[in-house]
Amino acid sequence: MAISFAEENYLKIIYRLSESTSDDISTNAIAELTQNKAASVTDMLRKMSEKGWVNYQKYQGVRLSEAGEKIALDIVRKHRLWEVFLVNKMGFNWDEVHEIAEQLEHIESEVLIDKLDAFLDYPRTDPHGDPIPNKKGELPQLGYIPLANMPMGQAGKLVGVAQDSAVFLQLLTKLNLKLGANLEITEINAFDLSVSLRIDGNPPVLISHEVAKNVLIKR
Amino acid sequence: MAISFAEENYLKIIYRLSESTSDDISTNAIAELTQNKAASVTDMLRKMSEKGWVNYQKYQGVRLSEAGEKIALDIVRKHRLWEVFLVNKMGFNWDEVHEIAEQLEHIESEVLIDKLDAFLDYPRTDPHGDPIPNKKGELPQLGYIPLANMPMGQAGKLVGVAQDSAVFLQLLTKLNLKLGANLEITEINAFDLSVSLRIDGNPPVLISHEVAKNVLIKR
DNA sequence: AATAATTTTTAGTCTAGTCTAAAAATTTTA
DNA sequence: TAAAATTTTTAGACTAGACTAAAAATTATT
Repeated sequence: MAISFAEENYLKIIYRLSESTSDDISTNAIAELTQNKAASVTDMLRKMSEKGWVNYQKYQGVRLSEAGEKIALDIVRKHRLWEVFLVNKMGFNWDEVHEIAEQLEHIESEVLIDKLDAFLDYPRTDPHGDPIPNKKGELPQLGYIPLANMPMGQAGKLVGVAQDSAVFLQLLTKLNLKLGANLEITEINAFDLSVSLRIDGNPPVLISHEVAKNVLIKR
Repeated sequence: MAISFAEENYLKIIYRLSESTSDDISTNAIAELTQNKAASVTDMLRKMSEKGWVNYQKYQGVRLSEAGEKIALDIVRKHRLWEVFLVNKMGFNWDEVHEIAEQLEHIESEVLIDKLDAFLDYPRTDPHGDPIPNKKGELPQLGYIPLANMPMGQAGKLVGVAQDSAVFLQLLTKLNLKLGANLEITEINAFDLSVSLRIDGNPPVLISHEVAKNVLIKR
């Protein structure tokens, strides 16, 4: 069964939303990310449910079926590999590649992606530190994730940093963020993605998304 | 004015057809290449004419406007650059890349194409010997074209080859195809694209498309 | 030049994917 | 727990881009 551009986008977005919650995904959340109206989303969910890609109950939200997750992981794999290509080979900065990768992720050719993977030397993460699924849809066990990718309410230990510029490390020191510190996210602000963080049980402090992306956590 | 995937395809195909004739392009010719019905083509030509991309007169065929040609050349540029990428960097054979390039040519990012051009070291031709337009839409003056790209009925002089394998050059010798020979195409067979060729005024001989692609001609 | 064959266009229909407005269900608040 | 607010769905409409069938124009053939 052929899949359309639009359907691929929906699956990818449901996957992204599922990464940071175990709840069912709401129509409105999908509408916001796809830039469509809720009514359009409802319609699409009904259709995708018939195709067996999602499990959808009216008014109760949606989650990916096994088949849907397989497709979503394939799109995520393509997206992230293309991002590596754009940054490592084409000289883009990591913050310039998202929109282009959004287009490239829909290119259909398994053998191209295999060759690209080899050409890039089988990267395990994209330029933002996100893991790249293998062609079976398995995520590499990195043993850590960027703090910015940790779902709200969860806790973990600081095990590394993704940057070692002096200014960044000085800031960590100032914030009392050191290796081994116990971190718990208490709030994520939708506006700028800044994060309220409880460090070793102390009252929460606010850190920017920029910092959160470069702090690596083991759950 | 945003351009759709479908519109880009029509423009590209009209451009391709225009390369080998100075006549107006017929509805049926376009229908065949786009794999659409003639009625659909008529409809699209009317719309694209309104947008100023083609000059179209009912029943009289169509040709690209200056604006339309600009867009077409940009798509051709992208298509051919991606083909070079696929062959030179990804290790595809030159006969495996067309469908993938058909998809990649619609990726929208001027800066990506500039970077790709540089990454590939500013190639002047694609893996089939076709010239790659520069970003202004100018075609490089190569002084030659592959025999396979020469329109029927036209004549030219053999000025080079695009391959130097021993078996290929031996075949040329056997066919009496030498540098400076005067060549005239008398027939192109739609089935396998093989070419009937008059060499220095002698009775025509048949050569394969494979050979014709590797023989370079100056008109 | 009249007729036949071919090509092209018109007219009307269909689907995917979107929308708005209104109705229904769920969740929050008093 | 009833009313209010919010979320979600339904119903109906729209557009792009395709289609089929029939009509009209052009081209080829006697």
